[in-house]
This record gives sequence, structure tokens and C-alpha cells, in this order.
Amino acid sequence: MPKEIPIEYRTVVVAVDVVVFSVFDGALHVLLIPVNRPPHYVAMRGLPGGIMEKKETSDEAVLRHLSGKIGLSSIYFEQLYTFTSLGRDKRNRVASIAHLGLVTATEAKRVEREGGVWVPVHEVDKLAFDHNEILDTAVVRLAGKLLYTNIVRHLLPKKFTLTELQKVYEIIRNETFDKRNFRKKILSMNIIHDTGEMQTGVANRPASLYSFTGTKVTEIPLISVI
Amino acid sequence: MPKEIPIEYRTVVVAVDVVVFSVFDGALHVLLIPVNRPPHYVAMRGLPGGIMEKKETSDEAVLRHLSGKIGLSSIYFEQLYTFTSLGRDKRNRVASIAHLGLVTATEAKRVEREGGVWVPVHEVDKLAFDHNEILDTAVVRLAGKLLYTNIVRHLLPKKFTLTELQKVYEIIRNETFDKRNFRKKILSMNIIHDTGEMQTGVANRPASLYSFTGTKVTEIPLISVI
DNA sequence: GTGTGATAGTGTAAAAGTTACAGTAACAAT
DNA sequence: ATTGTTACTGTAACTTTTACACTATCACAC
Repeated sequence: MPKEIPIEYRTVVVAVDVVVFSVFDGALHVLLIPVNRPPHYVAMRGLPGGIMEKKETSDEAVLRHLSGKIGLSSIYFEQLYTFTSLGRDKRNRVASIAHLGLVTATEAKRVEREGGVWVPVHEVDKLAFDHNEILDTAVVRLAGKLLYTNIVRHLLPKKFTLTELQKVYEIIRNETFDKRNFRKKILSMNIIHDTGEMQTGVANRPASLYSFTGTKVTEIPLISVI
Repeated sequence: MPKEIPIEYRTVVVAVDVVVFSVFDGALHVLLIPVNRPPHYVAMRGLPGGIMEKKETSDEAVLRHLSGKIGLSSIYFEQLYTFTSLGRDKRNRVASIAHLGLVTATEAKRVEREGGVWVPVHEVDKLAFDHNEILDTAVVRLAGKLLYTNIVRHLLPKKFTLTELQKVYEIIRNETFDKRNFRKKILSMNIIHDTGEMQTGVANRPASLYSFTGTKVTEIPLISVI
């Protein structure tokens, strides 16, 4: 009886990958896992992800791989782009549906186990497969979406100060903003509201705590009509 | 010898679909083809597309299916979204990488053969598979991209009048614009330039002919910095 | 309890951009 | 020459964006 050829050598395999971001310690971090797939990808790092099975959607595959490998359950994610270059995985023909994921700093801390590592985005070097390209795509997308959505909500705790919010914008956008103008702009968008609570135990004037309005990621009409 | 189970029944199959748009006769049209896949999809219409083979990228698959089935070669397209619902194709498990394509009105006329039909987007009824959902996604994406890219270039001939350009915007955005303000805005974007040529043979004052600057689809910084 | 260090919080005037709005110009056809 | 049709243009009111600096409130050290 002839040895059977595994399916993945005969046809296109579908995988999901996730670029999980978190902002802490003054930098945008990405979650990486160890990759060991001889002969091409040995002792490298890469994005978390894996095969999408026949009985699951891409979203289900993302959740399964993140909660399994990384113990990550509380996460926001959305589809980013599907990568289909022929050489992107040197062993098989794998098309990867890449995703952009966001977790809060506290969730990020909880996840540092199972070999998952948070690396500042600007210190990432050669990753397995085409994961550098996927990462670059995700960074651009995230920086863009900050400007016309309230997606930043998934990087911050329930209650946060305006300065914390501004810091996240500055880190991801890689630019600084005037404090007064930033506050005017953000407050005019009606995406956050003052909770009435204040910071406690800080060695300076305590800041007001704000919270995001609504629960979903939505677009904010910033673009002027022609 | 047991009958072999086709690969597509055992694993996820990857397909590409394309929402090809063109603007003419005062309406946004989409290109549809006949679908006949008993038992579920009989005598229906759907989007052009097909399987992505192991030896080709998604872009190559798109070009192969469009030039083959439809005789369509001169087209701009970009990836839209990847659809992976379990029930989206009732026969197999098919993940579809959907694309958004644009052709000029003259190219659209050339394509009316091989069963391909241009249907005004607002007259489209039930399509095969989940193609209505894909179409809706594409319409939203196109209308959005008009505002912050020069993607509209692929819907117009090399040389065009400002009124023609405005009409395309109005049809896709489903709103009207003041002629003077539209011109000021478009000209301030530096995406088009006056060719110096004029319309000829029209029974009214001839309009100046404009042309797009550059050759690629690029983003136009419309969004004010925070 | 006073002083210090640190961050929070606030207003305004100039500039730029957006909006609303109507009449003259240039062509073909008659 | 008249008519019908579309091209083309400017400005004032309004809104948004930008640039910019000082006071307020807390913990802590003394």
C-alpha cells in the first residue's frame, strides 16, 4: 500500500495568523511565539496562529489558536489581509488569513507564559515565514484606524485618564500632540465620557477617569465631505 | 478499489471572487455571471471567480478567472475581505478571498459577452452563495475609498471632464455636490491636472479635459491630525 | 505646615478650511 | 440671431484647526 500523501502537500492549506498588539512601558508591543519547523524555520520567532480546520470559521480558528497556545482569551481582533505568496511558507502551500488583535496592558502581563513574548515593534528582527510583512501591514493599519475609529478602546482599561489615552496615540502614531488640542478633539468626537471618578494615590494632582461610550468599534466621521 | 473522495470534500478549498464595478448610464453596475450548481444554486447569478490552485497566488487566480470566463483583461483590482462562513457554499467548505475590481465604461461594453451581465447595483436581487454579502461589503468599501484615495481613476477614461468626475462621485456616494466646491476640493488634492485639451463636437460650451496625475492608487491625506 | 516636584487642567486669537450661493461664457442647432 | 445646454468662476459667513502658557492639586520630604 503506497504511503499516503498528506492533504497539505496536495492542495492549498488555509491558516490564520494574528498580530496581537499591546501598549505598555511606553512602546507598542507585539506578541511573538517560538517557531521550530525544520529545515527552514529553526529557533525563530513568529506570529501566533495555525491551521483553519474544515469545521470552523476564521474567527473560530483565531480564538482556538490564541486560547490554546497562548492562554489568551480576552481579545479584540479583526481581519487584516490574506497573504497568498507562493513562497511564504517554504514547506507547504499555505494561504494565511492575517488578523489584527488588541489587548490591554493588564491582559498582556497575564499572557507572558507558554513561551509567548512581547517584543517592542521597533525591535522586531527577522521572523519566520512572511511574518515581518504581515506585521508591517498591521502596524500601518492600526496607526490609520486610530484616526477614524475608536479602536483604541481595546488597548486601554475600562477607566483611563486623558493623558494615558494621549500617550497611546502618540506611541502608535509616532508623533506628539498638544495636550489642549488633543483633549478638545477627542471630547468633540463623543467617544468617551467622564466617569466622575478620579485617580487616587498619585503624587500629583489626580486626573479624571474617562470611559468609552458604547461597546463596539465604530467609524467616526472625520473625513470632510467633498 | 474504493472511489476516491475529491480533495475539496475533505479540506478547506480556497476560492477567489471579484466584485467588478463600472459606472455608466448614470448608475453603478456590477458584473454578474450565470451560476448553475445543482442542487442548491440553479439558474442564479453570482460573482465571477473560482478556485485558487496550488501553483498560483490570489492575484493570479483572479486574473485567470476574469480573463478566461469573461474575457476581461484590463482591470484594476484589490483584495476586499476573506469570507469563511461555514454555510456560504452549501456543497463544499470554501473560503473565498473576495476582491474589488474596477473597469472603465468602455471596457465594460467590451465585456458584454460570454454570459457576463452588467446589473445596476440597486437592482441586484438574490445571488448565489453569500455573494450579496460580498457585494454589499464592496459597495461600502468603494464609497469609502472615494473619499481618501484616488481609486476613482480606474472608473474613468484617460481624459475626462470635471463634470464626468463629479457624476461618478455622486453616483457612488449617492449624494450631490456643489459644482464649485467639488472643483475646488478636487483640484486642491493635486490628483488631476488639466491636459490643455478640450471636448469637441458637443452642443454646448466644451469642457476642459483632465487627467490623473501619477499612475498608482494612493491615499490622499484628508484626515486632519488630532 | 511649608516647600517641592510632578502631573492635571484650562482659553483664546490667528489661520485655514468648509459651506452656501448665482450669474456669465461658449458651443451646436435651428 | 435666437435658443438650449453645459462650462466655468468668486466671495462672504461659518467652522475647524492650530499655536501657545499659566494655575491647580496632590504626595512627599523636611
